[in-house]
Amino acid sequence: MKRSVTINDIADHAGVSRSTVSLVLRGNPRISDDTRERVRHSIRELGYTYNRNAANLRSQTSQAIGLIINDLRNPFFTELTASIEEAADARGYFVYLVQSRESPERQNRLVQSLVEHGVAGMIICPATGTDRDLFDRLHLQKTPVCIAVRPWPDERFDFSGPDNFRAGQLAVDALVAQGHRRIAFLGGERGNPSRDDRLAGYFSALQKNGLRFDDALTVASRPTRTSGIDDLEQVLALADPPTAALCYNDFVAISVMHGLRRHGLEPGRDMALIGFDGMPEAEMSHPTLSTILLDAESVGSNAAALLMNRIANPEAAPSRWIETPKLILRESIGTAPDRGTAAL
Amino acid sequence: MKRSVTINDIADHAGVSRSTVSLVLRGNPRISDDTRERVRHSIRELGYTYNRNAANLRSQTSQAIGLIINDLRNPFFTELTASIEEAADARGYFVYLVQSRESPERQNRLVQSLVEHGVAGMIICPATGTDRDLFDRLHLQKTPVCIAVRPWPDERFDFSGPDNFRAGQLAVDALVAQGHRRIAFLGGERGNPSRDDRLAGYFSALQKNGLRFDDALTVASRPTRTSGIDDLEQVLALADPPTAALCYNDFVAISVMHGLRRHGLEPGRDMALIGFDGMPEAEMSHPTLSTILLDAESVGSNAAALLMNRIANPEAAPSRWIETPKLILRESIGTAPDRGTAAL
DNA sequence: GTTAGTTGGTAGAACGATCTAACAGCAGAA
DNA sequence: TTCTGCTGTTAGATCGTTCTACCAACTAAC
Repeated sequence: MKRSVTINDIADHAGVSRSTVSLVLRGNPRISDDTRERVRHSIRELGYTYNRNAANLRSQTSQAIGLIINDLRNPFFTELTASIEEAADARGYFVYLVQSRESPERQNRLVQSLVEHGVAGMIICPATGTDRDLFDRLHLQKTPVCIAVRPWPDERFDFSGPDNFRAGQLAVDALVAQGHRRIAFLGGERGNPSRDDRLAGYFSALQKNGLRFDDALTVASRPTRTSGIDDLEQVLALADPPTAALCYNDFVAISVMHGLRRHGLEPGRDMALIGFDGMPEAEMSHPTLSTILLDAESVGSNAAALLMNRIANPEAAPSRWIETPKLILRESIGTAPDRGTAAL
Repeated sequence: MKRSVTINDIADHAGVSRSTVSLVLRGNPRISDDTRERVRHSIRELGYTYNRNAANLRSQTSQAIGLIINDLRNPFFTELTASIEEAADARGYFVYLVQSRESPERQNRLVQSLVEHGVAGMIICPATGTDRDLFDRLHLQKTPVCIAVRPWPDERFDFSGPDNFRAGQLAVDALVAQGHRRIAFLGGERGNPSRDDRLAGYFSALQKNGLRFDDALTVASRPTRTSGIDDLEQVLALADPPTAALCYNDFVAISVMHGLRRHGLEPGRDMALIGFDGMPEAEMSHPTLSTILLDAESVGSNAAALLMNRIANPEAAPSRWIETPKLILRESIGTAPDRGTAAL
């Protein structure tokens, strides 16, 4: 931070006014080639570095946006973050990356701090349990905000996220098409709106296919790298265990695969599995994992685009980008289950 | 950015001077409880938000650090970034996250821009092909810098990273202990200093174990999610293919597993595999992947700690944190190869 | 009754840029 | 000759804070 040479020093050295130097720095065409060169020369001579914060203070602008995610280690958020960084960079913005770690209190603190730092806007993936007040405040102070990934019932903001309801339906339909009739939904944290929507899609598709909903077949848990194993135990212990499962995300699914092997069961053959997210590792598992692709890259770049529009045009009506999920069939979908076939 | 109510408005409203408000905001004890309360009340009343940039301009401070990595999608960098964010947050700092995408030119631009934004310091994972000039400039302008992950021959800066040489040795020793005598080194980009060090460790351990080095057994390639397959093809085509392989990282290793299956070979049984990084997915692959754990979390938190020390104490002698790699044996290490056993 | 020290607060410059309004100097038109 | 308009440049205020130096009022000591 030791800053010594300023625009004033350049002005003195080049024998022009402070204003002129400023105009040169910003490439204003009104400055003659002659002066421009003299100023440029002084800049190199003195080793000047531009102080963007001072400029931003005066001009009330900012090249920074905030990104609040829950957990960078979740590959969906990794992909999201990477694509937002790329989109922001392409438009000359920097990204402040912060993790709320599913704590609404931390999230409040972070949002406040980002506002104090004068970000041009922010992209927020609301933590489970976020209070509405936060968004009331943001709306009040007219901070440009794009809500991402997690559906949030607030029509005042832009939104970019996957269609989780449709995703849930797609997954069930795929398993029903394989002849499955007892289908579990494993993993995900209760109260997580993404899970709720996938679950709602699951219910809806069960109904549409004339299947009975069995409460014992949906198991929730805190998402960790191994939680799927515990979730699986619960449904395997049932008198009439499921022949297939939707897993809250690909992590859970891969963890469930390991759980199955512990019981001497082969994923895909003894239980059909399908995950959500479409993370790259799904293609590398054994058996390869069927999944519902929720294109994080597209969600991210669209969130960035929405935010940029909002910054440029604060009064425009809020808009929504809903990413259509895509079914990716791989080995874990298996073939028709024995019982399923017998029952037909 | 629409900022209206400032410290002046608070001062007027509370009937005190601007200076007093500033002192209250910073919790200075010289202000009487009475005035403090009056000021606090006005702050709430008017809905004031602190402008940290203005404060930073005056006080020549900053709560932001820059983090330059190559590619966030690489799980090692994901983990590194997450842990740096956490360490920075714990100390009241924000992180500007940027990706150089292995382009030295982009990296130069980004560093320059971060300096202009007045970051307190930065953590840099040098892109392959970085020019020394960049660091000369940084050193000249006394920007606090910690180099991370990629070894970089510059004693003027702090460094935090794994011991890649030792890691290479460890991997070879583990395979030799299983009786392997033809060991390949697959993947990684030529010119990447991390790879070079692992390779040097590989050479050194081969020699130590009395094994002949065969140039045909080291294959380099641009790291993608599937490059391991191509690398594998090259060594399988040899008259005398290897019975085991070090893979540049866990990605490459998992990709090699898939390549083996395409040839009807079983990873672990027909070819022993060991990766580098210790990414969580390694535990979830089938067979589970042996790997050399290079603790990204530790590398990250130590990089953050070194940078913070540097910021607090710019004149201290540079220091280095070298993370000791750890061998993690899993199924992919297999058992002694047939030929290996026969040869004994 | 002067002096010295403490307590609580303030005025005005400063940080390093941009913005507004104006100003020479000159060309061309009336 | 005077006026108008353009070109290139500038002085001074300003953005929202902090910093330095100083001050008034009061207490305690000599």
